[in-house]
Amino acid sequence: MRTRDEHKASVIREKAISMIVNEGFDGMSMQKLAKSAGVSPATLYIYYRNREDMLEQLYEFVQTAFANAALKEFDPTMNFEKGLWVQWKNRMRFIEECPHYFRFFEQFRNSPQINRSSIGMVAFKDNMHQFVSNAVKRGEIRKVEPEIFWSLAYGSFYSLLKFHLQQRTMMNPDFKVTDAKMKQLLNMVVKSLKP
Amino acid sequence: MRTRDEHKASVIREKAISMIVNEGFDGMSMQKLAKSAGVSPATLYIYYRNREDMLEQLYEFVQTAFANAALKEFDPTMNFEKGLWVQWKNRMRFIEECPHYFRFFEQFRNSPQINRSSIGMVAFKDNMHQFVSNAVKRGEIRKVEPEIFWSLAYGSFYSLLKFHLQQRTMMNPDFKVTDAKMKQLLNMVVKSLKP
DNA sequence: AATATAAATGAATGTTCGTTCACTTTTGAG
DNA sequence: CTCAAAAGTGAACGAACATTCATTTATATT
Repeated sequence: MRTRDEHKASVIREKAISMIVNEGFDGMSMQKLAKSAGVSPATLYIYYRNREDMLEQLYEFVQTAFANAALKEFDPTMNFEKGLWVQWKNRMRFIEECPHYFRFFEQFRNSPQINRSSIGMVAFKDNMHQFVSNAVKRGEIRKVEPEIFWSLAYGSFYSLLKFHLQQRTMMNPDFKVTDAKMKQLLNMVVKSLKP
Repeated sequence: MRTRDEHKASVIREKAISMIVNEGFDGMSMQKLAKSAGVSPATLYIYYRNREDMLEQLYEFVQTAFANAALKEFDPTMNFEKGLWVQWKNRMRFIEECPHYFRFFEQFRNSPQINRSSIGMVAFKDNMHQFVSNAVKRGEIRKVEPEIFWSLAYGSFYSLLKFHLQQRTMMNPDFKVTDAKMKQLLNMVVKSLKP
């Protein structure tokens, strides 16, 4: 029997993501996608059950890629400041390298599409839970409710990420959030979480 | 001559927003909208030049409503902690009362549609600039770059807002972010900004 | 009451949508 | 080399799409 062309699969995936990032969910149609990927519309239905299944799989793919990137060289036993820095750096590098993935991710997360998709991330959340409770035990940060912690440690950082991306696409293509600026924010976040 | 039915106009607006919030941009079609608002498709083109113009006007409407709500009883000469609290409280109340507006706002902001729309908010930004520089002058907070300030003072709060909304729609319809929780976050943000 | 004018309409336009199907091509396993 | 089976196709389906237009309806002004 014939084997699936993995190169073709990734071309379809990338074209779909670009199309959604540039034209929105309503701008990505199966026929346009087929044309832009250089395949027959019917071929798309070999890779995906239907349009909705395709969107779900794309999200799952990007989410996994992002989570894996974020946890590179991360270890939940690291001290708090170091561990958060590693993750932030990883995330920033990821959107530096794949801005369209990040935009797709954000677009999807804020759309009703997200309600029709299952959300994984279990392993990731386990990892983070350990990381935080270790830091609390060691007295590096004080114990706060999860939503407060996430808002400070990730909400503020994501805000900086988005500012980064917006600057880069809207006005200043060379714009870059420097390590110094990230460190400054990190210090302030750590200060706010001090026991 | 005949006068425009303002009630009809608002029905159309609300139905359009609900439809987008529940089914996404690709789920809102002019014909479905007309049917759900109880008007002819052609009527929509009296109120809006075309679909894109409609989306832009909806966004402008919601953005203005949100900004006005946020600034109620706010004054840029307030001390920092008080001023930030007033705004946060206002914003939280707004999404309590109009969660669909907030969801529409977020969905729009994260979509490519935003690039085709003009972004106003000039008066608002002026107001905020004064507020922050007053607080710095008075020594209530230290001077930091704008993106750092926004990330901390708004990024973290928005994160809490979104958590709020997500909880409420996904699992626990009675979920409410209490004043105590907001105050806790506020204190931590203020602490991080202390000179 | 008459009239001018904008609001409002329903049916129709041509286009594009997601998806299917009968068919051809390719290729790994025997 | 053979051939079963999956990959891949192009044309076609009805449905839904955004938008238009010739009319009808309502009303503020006179």
